[in-house]
Amino acid sequence: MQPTGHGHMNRVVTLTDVARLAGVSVATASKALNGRDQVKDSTRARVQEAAARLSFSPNRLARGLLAGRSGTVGLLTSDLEGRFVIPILMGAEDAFGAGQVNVFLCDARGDTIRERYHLRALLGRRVDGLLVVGRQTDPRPSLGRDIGVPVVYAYAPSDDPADLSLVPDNIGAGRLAVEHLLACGRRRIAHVSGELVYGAARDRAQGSRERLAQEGLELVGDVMYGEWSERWGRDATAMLLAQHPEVDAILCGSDQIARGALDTARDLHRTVPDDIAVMGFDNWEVLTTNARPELTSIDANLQQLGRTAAQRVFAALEGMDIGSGEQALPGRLVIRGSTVARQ
Amino acid sequence: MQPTGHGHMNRVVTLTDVARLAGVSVATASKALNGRDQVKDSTRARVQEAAARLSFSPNRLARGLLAGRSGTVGLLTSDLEGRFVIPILMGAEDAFGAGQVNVFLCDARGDTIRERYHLRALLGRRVDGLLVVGRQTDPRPSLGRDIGVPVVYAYAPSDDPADLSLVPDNIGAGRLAVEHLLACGRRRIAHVSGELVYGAARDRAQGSRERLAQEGLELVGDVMYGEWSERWGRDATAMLLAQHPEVDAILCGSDQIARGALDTARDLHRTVPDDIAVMGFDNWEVLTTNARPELTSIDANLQQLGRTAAQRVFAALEGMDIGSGEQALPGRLVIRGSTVARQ
DNA sequence: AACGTAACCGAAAAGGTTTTCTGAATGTAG
DNA sequence: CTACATTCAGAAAACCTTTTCGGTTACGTT
Repeated sequence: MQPTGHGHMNRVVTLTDVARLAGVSVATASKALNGRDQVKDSTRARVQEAAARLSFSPNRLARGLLAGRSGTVGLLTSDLEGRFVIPILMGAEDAFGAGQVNVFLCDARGDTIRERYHLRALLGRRVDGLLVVGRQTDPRPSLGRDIGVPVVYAYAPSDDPADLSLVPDNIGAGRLAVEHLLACGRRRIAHVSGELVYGAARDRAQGSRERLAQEGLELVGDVMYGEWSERWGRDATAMLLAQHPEVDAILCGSDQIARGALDTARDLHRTVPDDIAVMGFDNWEVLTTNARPELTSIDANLQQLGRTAAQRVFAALEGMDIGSGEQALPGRLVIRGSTVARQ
Repeated sequence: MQPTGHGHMNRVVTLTDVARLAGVSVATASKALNGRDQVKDSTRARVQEAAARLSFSPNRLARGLLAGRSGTVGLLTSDLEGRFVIPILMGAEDAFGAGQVNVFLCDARGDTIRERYHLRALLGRRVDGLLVVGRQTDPRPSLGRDIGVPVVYAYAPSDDPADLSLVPDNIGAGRLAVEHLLACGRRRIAHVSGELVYGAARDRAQGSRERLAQEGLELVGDVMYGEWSERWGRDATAMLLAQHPEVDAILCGSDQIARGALDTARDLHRTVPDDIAVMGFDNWEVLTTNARPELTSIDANLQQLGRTAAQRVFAALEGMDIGSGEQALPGRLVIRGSTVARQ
């Protein structure tokens, strides 16, 4: 036989080919391969061998057409660049892939027009469900109620309470962070955060204040809202320490801000964690594990969130009622050297 | 009409419905919607209106079954976590989405078994092409020659020269980096890089040496191979400056290493860039733009690489010959304050 | 020998769309 | 008024698989 190069051209093998080789009808071949009974064992073996020899793999388009479900889901994201979308996507792909479901990836890049375009395309492909992943925890417009397939929103909740949205529990994360700082014996805690327009920033601040209030405490100074950047972390910390030199812990709205805080603390010869404890949110490994000292942070469990969202889509496919509204998933404290001295 | 809740149940509208509403046959309806002639203008208008009213969207499974091509491609990645895969994926999704092609995303998570499993699934879905994105620039095992659809490898090349692989030009990147440092008047350049087992590390070192040799120069000391981490950047730089205090530039194998180098330089009161220039590779914005000073780096143009890879798959679909072997795509110098003093 | 029953296989329909081919109707020219 | 060309619509086949249902065979029972 001639080598066919990359051989894109050789017709793909179909069930008819297998049946012919095995000397049975397509119906029997189908039943044999799909484990139906009504097939003699010897016949089944012959068909299976034929299928293996031709390396037959059934055409899922035809199967989907017949079954009325394609075995695919659409993953509609507003921003692949976003640092938070990727772990969610990983979790979702993982959960779906474990079944027989494959994932269509669509990136709308924050553009509503493109989002609608992709939505049409996905529905044309007869996806069985949709997972919509946003880049902020602030609500986003619903895709609508008459999509025809179950939709689950992750990270960015839908603004329609009839939709199901899975979001990280930022209020709980704020509480968790303060809980830890309190456990470390800190009482004079300041909070440097990111942009005020982000719900994540406001929620984390709220959670922090709530937990402090439980102890009859308050934050030192106002929450300092700024940017989600190291630069802001450095500048804000410098201002903070000038104005309130007595603070013994800086809770930062993100790991980036915390990195900046660590840098300024070092510049001002304030030792971490003995003198001041510093912690962040997001547990972005590349930032936390390379900081000096390594950075304590709250992990939002985004991969788990993606997995859960996928499972909800699954459940809806099975006809179960998956509920609606916003469901907040808890974060997880990751303790490192910036709050607790190395043993 | 009753509100149907999320209404997953209402049967999707088919061409038959449109045809019935327009009072024509499905054949005519199809021709009308697809811009075929042999349809009177008035009839076409009637069909189009009917389709719009029912918000009909043609079943791409049926279409694909008939056409023998599904209008989908598989994107098989070995590692979604990887920092390099995401931009490539974005570029590819962008290029494909611009056409009528949708992308199946599969993450093998570095597992060969899982990769084969996903490959089977994708072929069962009758993808028209495959894009394989690896996490290192080192060669990986080919999927084989008899896949039946065109395959393009991105970032991690296939070990079979008959396959087409698109990789970043790391040797060229090394040259480019040294070129820039030379242009800044530096002559005593040291190179701190990542793990020796990475081809990327070796290639960048090779390119650097080649460009230096062109000027009759050599690197100061041996290339220091270690980890791809800030920590290693700090430690290596400390060693380097102790042993070779005369160096006037440190070329770092990654932005992370460069960040570490900057930290150590600051600790030792060596000013950047006046005293020592520092630069990295990868142009990871979160690291480069928040460094003190901001970090000069070589951007590998990964998004462009993804787009190009997608276009190659497209071209192969059109029947064009896309060639084979490794094709290296050039990087791009991004100058910031760590090599050139602010004006 | 006649019948019933179980085991097994295959024909056919279904799913939704596109394309080809045939047929009908209209218009035009002789 | 007939012959012919042209325009448009529809019937049917095709794509590939699964499932239903009817049919055949073999076997055991009376």
